[in-house]
Amino acid sequence: MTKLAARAQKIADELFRIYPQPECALTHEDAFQLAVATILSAQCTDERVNIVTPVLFKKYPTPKKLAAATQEDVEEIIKSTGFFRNKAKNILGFARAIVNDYGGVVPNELDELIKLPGIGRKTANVVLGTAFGIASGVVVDTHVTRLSNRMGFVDNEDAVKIERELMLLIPQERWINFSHAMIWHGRRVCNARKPNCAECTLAKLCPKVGVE
DNA sequence: CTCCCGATAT
DNA sequence: ATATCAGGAG
Repeated sequence: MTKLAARAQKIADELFRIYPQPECALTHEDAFQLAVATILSAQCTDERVNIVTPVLFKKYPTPKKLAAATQEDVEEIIKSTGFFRNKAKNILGFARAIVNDYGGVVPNELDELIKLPGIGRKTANVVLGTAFGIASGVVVDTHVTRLSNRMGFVDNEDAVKIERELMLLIPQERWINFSHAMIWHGRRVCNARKPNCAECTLAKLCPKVGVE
């Protein structure tokens, strides 16, 4: 095992000690709702998403009903999450594709998910990991990107490269929980503006303690 | 690569 | 005022 892999394992161990059951912060009842919530989460706090989705799913409880909604109405409901025109278009495109091409059921394969409107690799990995328990890859979002660079796992900002390197560094059985734990830590401690290194139990394993 | 975009913390 | 927030499409 390389020195980096050994340190990564220690960091993962500590992450799992701090976050024993790292769960998805986006409230949802099924794979469809999780996919929609994750589309909404782009450049937006999950807190904000969790305010909007209950309203959206109360009015449109099923993929079929959401597929029949108007662009304007969806825009109005989700407006506060930002990028609301693109997100409304993607959500409607996603809902309609699920109804028309997949019999109303969200597929559980990466290749199929990525074809769907608004679903990229990050969202697909979230849905597969959280809704289906399938470790198709490592979720690389803004938090995982930032923490992976700070912790010295990688030295670049490319999500695809980062995912590939993390998949080699972390055992597959830990991929799903590792992603969630990194995201929780990124939200609560190692945030972008003012990382709280003083209260971070990973500090002794982190090469960037106290650096900006 | 650029564009999409409102809410919030600093 | 500005950076940042569970990204994806063109």
